[in-house]
Amino acid sequence: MARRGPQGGGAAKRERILRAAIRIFSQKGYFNSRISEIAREAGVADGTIYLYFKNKDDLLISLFEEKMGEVVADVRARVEAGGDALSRLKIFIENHMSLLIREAGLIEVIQVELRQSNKFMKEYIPVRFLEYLDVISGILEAGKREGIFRHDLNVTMARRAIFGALDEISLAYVLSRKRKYDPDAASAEIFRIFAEGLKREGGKE
Amino acid sequence: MARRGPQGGGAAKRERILRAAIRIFSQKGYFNSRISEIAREAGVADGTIYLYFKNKDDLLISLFEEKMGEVVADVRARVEAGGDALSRLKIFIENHMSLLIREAGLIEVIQVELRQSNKFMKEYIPVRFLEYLDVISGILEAGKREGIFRHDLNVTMARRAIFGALDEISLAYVLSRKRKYDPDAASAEIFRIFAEGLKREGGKE
Amino acid sequence: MARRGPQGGGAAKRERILRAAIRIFSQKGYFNSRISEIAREAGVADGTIYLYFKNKDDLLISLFEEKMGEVVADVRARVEAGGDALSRLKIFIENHMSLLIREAGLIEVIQVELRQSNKFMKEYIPVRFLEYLDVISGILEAGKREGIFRHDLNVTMARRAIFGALDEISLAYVLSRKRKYDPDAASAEIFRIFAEGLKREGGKE
Amino acid sequence: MARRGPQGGGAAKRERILRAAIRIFSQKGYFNSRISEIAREAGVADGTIYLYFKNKDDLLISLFEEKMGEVVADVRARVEAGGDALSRLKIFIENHMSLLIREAGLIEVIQVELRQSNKFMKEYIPVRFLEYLDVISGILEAGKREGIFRHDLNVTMARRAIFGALDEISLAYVLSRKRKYDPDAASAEIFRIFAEGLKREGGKE
DNA sequence: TATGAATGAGACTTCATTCAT
DNA sequence: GATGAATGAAGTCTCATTCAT
Repeated sequence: MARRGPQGGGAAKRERILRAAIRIFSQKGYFNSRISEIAREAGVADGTIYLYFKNKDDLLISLFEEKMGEVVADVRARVEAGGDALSRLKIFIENHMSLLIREAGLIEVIQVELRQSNKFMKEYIPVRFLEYLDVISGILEAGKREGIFRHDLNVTMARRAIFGALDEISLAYVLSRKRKYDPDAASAEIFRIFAEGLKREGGKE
Repeated sequence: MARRGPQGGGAAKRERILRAAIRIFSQKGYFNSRISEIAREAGVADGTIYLYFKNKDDLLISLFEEKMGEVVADVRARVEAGGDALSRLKIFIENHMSLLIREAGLIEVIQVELRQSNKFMKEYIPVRFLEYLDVISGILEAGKREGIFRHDLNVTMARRAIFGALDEISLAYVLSRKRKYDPDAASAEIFRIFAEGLKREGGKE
Repeated sequence: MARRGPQGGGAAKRERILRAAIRIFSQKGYFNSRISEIAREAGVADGTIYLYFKNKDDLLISLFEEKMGEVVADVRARVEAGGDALSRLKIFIENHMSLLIREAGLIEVIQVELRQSNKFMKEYIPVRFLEYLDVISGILEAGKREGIFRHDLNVTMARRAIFGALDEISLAYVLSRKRKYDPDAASAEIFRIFAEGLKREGGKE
Repeated sequence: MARRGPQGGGAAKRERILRAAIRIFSQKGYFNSRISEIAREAGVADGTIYLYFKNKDDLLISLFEEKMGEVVADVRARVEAGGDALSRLKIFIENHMSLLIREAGLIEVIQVELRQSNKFMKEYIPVRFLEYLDVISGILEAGKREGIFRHDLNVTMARRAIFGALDEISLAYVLSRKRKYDPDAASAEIFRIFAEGLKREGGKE
């Protein structure tokens, strides 16, 4: 990943800026966030941000790409450690919900801002996000081969449905200031719905 | 619904402005849309918008409330015409996907901007949107009573899952410029997944 | 000349802004002038300038084109009222020097900023300025036809030489805060040099 | 000439910076040139420039003074090698035009930026430039004493006229990207105009 | 001496909103 | 009611200059 800006000690500063951006963007949204706020949060001068990022858009996109890249690498490793497709699906779902706690700010930014970006940054293709969806596809395809999931399952639709369900519940969780939902209960319910919903009638199980 | 602004002939102008706002917001997003563009699109002067709406935020919220109100009233009527919970769920899902064609702009605005608003307009509670979700809850509760859906189904989670799945697929549809997805196929797949996923084991069916 | 911005009463405001820009640019130079200063000088808000001009560059270029256009039209009329080429040359020279008094600010801006623009605003061609030079060419060509000036006179060079001489003396005049040069004496000397320098040996006279 | 900054090995570095500044200033103009560009062009760090020059202004002024000083010394030597005033004038004119080829960048900077500086660097008096003009004055005074030029010639005006003519033609040459003018033809024409224009009627020659 | 990352003041420009007509 | 010219607060970004290394 080509990184702009000063090297060496600068990497830590760049990371501080990204973390600050996540914090501020997640609190106020991209358009309501000020570069000066991010700079203050990161403990640098306004101009310093422009040593590491081309402009405000680039800050958001770098954040997507780099942080989402880490999330994708992480979930891939976890999923691969799983057994059959069902257990992998469980791992994926549980991991997604646990991200809400581990990386709350990042998830909030992605949830809210990625939609904007999808539509309004013409040239931007959210590669990492598509990779995340691909992890679901992989599980579903495997499940079909394993005879666990229906053979006529439309993987494209199903992976969107699964992601959408997770995403919406995450959003509700994030918006409920008091965090009244229990992420574990949510995982369990979602897993159960999709396990049943995708399963081959009278399948192996 | 308390309507600000002039009555009578004004109502048509107000409607023109709302329609223009949907068009512009759906194309460029709320923050990238200019009041002057909406005015031009509506064929009124910039200042005229302020006779009907308090400010730019109010325009967006009015749009949510009023148009979403119509959508909710419409889907309620359709669902009530259905039979058991399963057929009602089918109607709801098909109606949602067909909205993509009937009210593309409105759906795009709601999908993209409602998330922003949820988080960043502190005092705004998206009443109509919650009513829309309640239509799903109603179906699910009825399904439980009818013995079609599991008794231990977590309705709160399930309704979010269903809405999330529909919403994500809608988004993918809307983003794919060529509209390559077939909304009917999407409805069918989503219905099938949830019908199975919610069903009572060895249930009535 | 296509004029941006509000019409009607706006024309006067546009003119006020142009006059203010001449005043400020001539005092401090284009790059050292602030839009806010010009706005204050013109008695308008900063943003108002952008109703009439696309940006700061456009303000400078509009100033060149429109004011220089007036100057060119004026000198053409005066020159045409003259008799033979020599008397026309005299009129041109005297008019140029008298502009220093009538339109001091404008001349200063043109003298100092036109050079910058020539070199650094890639796409800008100073049409009016070239027309001004063409007035000299016209006189020189006529003088050759009339047998007053040498037949082998290089008009392109000569018109540059005449303009350059006038321009340099104008600059010296403008820079000498006390205006110690006498514009009339300057006109006379310049005229004499060029009248002799261009004349046909043993010519009509 | 008091030279700030390190001596010895530093002198070469200082010279590199000045040459780089000429290149960049002549291409983009003073205000559009960045210290960082000059540093890159000179192969030094941004901060290094401040070891040799007080600030950006000082870099421009040093450039004027030092390089123009060399030009003045050079033209003085050449002119002194000439014979009577007319031949000296010819030498001066030819030398000026040939500078366009030998020192293109420097001449461009002086032509474009000196005007700015004249007006906007309050405290700066362009000593070397005045010395350059004095070379012309010297020739003209001598010519008057020698009986070649008119006794009533206004030397102050004439030297400005000569310089202005040369300067304007130089500018046209520099701006015509294709260098379509022939500097030798230009010298010849300018010399002829002024030789005739300054000459004593029925003078010696 | 030399470096170049960091600073932060300040410029241009945008645009929601107002209000005289 | 309707208009749209005018306002001016505020944001992004630039870049000359500094200073710790």
